[in-house]
Amino acid sequence: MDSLSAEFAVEDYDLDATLASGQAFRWRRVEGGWEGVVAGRWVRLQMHQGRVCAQTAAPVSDWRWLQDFLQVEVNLAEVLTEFPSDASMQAAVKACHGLRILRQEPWECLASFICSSTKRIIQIEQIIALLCARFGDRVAVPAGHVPAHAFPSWGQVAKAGEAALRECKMGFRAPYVLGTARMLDWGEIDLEALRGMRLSEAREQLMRLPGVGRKIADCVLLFGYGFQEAFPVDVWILRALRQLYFSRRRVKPARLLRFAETYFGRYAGHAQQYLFHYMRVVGPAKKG
DNA sequence: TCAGACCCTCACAG
DNA sequence: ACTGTGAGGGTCT
Repeated sequence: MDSLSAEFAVEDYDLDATLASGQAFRWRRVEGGWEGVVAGRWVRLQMHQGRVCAQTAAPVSDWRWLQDFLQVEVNLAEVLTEFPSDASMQAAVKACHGLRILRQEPWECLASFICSSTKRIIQIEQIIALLCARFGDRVAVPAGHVPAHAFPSWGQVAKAGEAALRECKMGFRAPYVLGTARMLDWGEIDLEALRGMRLSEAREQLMRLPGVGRKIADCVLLFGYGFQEAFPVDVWILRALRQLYFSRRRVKPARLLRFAETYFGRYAGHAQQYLFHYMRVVGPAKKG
């Protein structure tokens, strides 16, 4: 039956922390809830008595697109038992209880993270908002609501010029986003094909795209494809690993990367998100 | 493996 | 109120 609302029972789900954690960039806090666009649909989310309550602007018959995005069927408790049991990890879990990994559309995730390099979250959000407003299709919103836009397809982005992308405040990332969109448009890389690949193979494919190095590839693999063991290493994680596991000794990034690959287990990506968020909550010790 | 460049914006000094 | 400076969930050469 078509409807404009749905509810999902969840456990250990901190919607606020998850939507604000810097893995997705299109969510705005509005009147105690969140508004965003998922899979071309405007949606408002709000927690209520242990359930995620969703409202849309157009009738929905099948809510899988949102269940997938929110990953409501993931049993977090089970994930947490696979984390290493050291004190730092436990502290991070305790400090960020209910933090989740979302499952975004690969292309949106890819383009967003190409825009993320040496940017703060708030700036990334601004870039994405401009990109969507300029190149994305309008989507249905509740009567009287401000307009909303879908994330533009790679075809739409490929047709844009570099100058137009720079007007979205992308700076030196503009040619990367454009180049990536064009490669996808020409079929040089098939994003769907990555789903069946091993992590290392999928990563290799993504890193062929301009502006996509190891870190951004791992973000896309984790947040867009659900490779749970992908462990994006950025400056925050570098600091966290040094501070929490190497007593702030001088350790080269390559060594920390190798440590992370083996230490955090098959849900390493979740562990990474907890460490990342933990560092942001408690505040990092200076430098490293 | 190692810098430096890259675009642009904000925070924070002075 | 201004201008100067540094760094921000990296990548490329």
